[in-house]
Amino acid sequence: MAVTIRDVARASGVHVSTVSRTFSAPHLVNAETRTRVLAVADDLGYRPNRAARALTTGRTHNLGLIVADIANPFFSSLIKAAQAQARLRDYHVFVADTDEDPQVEEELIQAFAKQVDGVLLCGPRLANSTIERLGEQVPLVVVNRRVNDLPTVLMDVGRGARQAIEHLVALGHRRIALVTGPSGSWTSKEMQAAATAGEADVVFLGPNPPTELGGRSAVTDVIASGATGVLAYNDLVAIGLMEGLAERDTQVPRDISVIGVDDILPGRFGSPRLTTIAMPTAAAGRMAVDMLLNPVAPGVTTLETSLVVRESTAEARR
Amino acid sequence: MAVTIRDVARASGVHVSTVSRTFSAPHLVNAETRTRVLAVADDLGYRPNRAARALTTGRTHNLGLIVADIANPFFSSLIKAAQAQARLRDYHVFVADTDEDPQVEEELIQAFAKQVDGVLLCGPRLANSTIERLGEQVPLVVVNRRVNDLPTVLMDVGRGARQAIEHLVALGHRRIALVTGPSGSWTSKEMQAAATAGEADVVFLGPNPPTELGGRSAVTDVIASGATGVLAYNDLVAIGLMEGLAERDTQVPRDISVIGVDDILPGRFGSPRLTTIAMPTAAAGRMAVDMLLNPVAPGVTTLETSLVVRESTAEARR
DNA sequence: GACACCGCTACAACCGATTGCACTAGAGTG
DNA sequence: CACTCTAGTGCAATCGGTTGTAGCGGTGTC
Repeated sequence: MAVTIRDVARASGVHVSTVSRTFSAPHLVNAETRTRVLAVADDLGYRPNRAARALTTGRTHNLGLIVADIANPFFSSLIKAAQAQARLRDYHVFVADTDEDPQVEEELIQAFAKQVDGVLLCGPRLANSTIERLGEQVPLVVVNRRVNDLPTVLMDVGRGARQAIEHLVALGHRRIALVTGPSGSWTSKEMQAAATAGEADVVFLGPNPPTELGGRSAVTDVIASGATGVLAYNDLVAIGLMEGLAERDTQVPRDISVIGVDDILPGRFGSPRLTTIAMPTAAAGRMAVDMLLNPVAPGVTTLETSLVVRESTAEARR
Repeated sequence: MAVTIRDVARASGVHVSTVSRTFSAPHLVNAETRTRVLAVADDLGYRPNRAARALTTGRTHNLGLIVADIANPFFSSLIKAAQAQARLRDYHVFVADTDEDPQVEEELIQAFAKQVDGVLLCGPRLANSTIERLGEQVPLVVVNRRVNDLPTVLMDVGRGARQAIEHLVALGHRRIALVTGPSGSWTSKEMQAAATAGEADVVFLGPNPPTELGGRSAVTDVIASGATGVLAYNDLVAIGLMEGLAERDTQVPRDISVIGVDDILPGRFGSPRLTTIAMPTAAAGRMAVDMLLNPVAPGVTTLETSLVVRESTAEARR
């Protein structure tokens, strides 16, 4: 039914190998023959079967990208940048969503393995050892996670967290709560490490799902903790937290200051506008694609984050 | 480097066809042989190459899903539902983002064509004729667009728009603005048709990009139009609009009532909470996958929408 | 005892492409 | 004129699987 290379060969009176070369190595075929073959191919509506090509060449010209939650704007920004970058190199990106389930994550990597030339793992929830094992089946680049012997792109959230806490301390907050993320998250661990390293009195509340619901469910603990400043795992959690606080008649930033991570709603309304740690997601997406396509020695690239002060933080009340 | 079916055959002392059947038709091979082969396969870490398998069977067990903007929560909800449904049927979904570019959209369908068993087109921006042509290369299911001879899932946004306008009229609004979407959008046309059909005095403002920025840029026209009630192409546009209005000291809903479409921020904060037309995105995603996997006669399935009244609409001031 | 039948396995062709190699004819060289 | 060279093309093996068919030994039937 579909038109194959043989149909084109027959219709243009040449051997299949000549047709093949017309597409993959044009300089090897006579100009006249080439134009004829191209005309026939166009006429028949022929398109090389990429899967079949991949079988012999070993290259699919596809990339896989796996994220925990496609609905999180943090990821969608990264995805868009990665797709754009891949397009420049004539690659296509297939995205898949694990729904925060490590089991699904592993399955997806396996499924991708032979159909793509490499996989971008964004904030994977799998154990390091599992990731390393999978790395032998398909080239992997990891974003926001430290995995031995794999090329890695990190966003320096530790530095951001330090800045955020210093910002709170400078505003006079004496007791600070860190609303942590999922237990498998490198970002969350990094934030905790940064918080521990500082001088401030920081209490950890978690783990929590990295969603608005996660934020809402942490409200009681936050209030009970007596903290006047809160650093949330990400903006979604921060938003859920603020909603929950509002329902308890606790005003932000008057009663409690809140800081998020990711900067997913830069221009967005909502009051108060959220103070947050901006993550270089687009740069990370581009960088990760580049590392996948120009294989380099496994190494770590760290991108800077920055604290964006808006309206959800204010001086502590005495 | 990778372990193939031949390695397994050699190591377990049987022919490759037996190994093949062990995986694809287990009942045809002796129980004893089967367990031995499986043991060896497991030992060697063998996984069938899905691309190679697809070459003979013609089935890849993959689905493609193409959206205009992966960052739009409207789509991400649909994507998640589709992925979940596909997983139940042992299928994987590859997602791609066209960035609202019809050219890219066509390219992606071509790229998917031989690597998936079918493609879900969500709110495509391509011309109908182009879509029909592509439909001959790969099974297609279209969401939120009428295309001849293709299975289709529609969300009845026309009915929703009528309800929205009736709601505004009932609140005493005499002049209503419809902030339209991209010119290629079926949804936008449907809304315009619904608005025209009613009795109300509706002015069309557009086309606009289906984003917050699109909403912001429509603010001047909305104010100039003298409308006191606005129906926006989607929630993002509505949000942009409300931000822009706030900056012009126009209060919602006191001065102007605003209604969005999609219900992308059901639990979200932001004041006032947005009145909107809820779209059954998850149901649409599941339905579309089912139609792709159990090929049916091309037909149209229409899902109901519903108006969710919140705080962004109020009685018109006299 | 010839035959059909059974469960199981091996053989080989095939899916749609790529690619190293051999071959051809014509041009260039001495 | 015999030679090497080269550009262009065909041949056939190959990638990693699937699948129709044939062959195997053994049992049951008439």
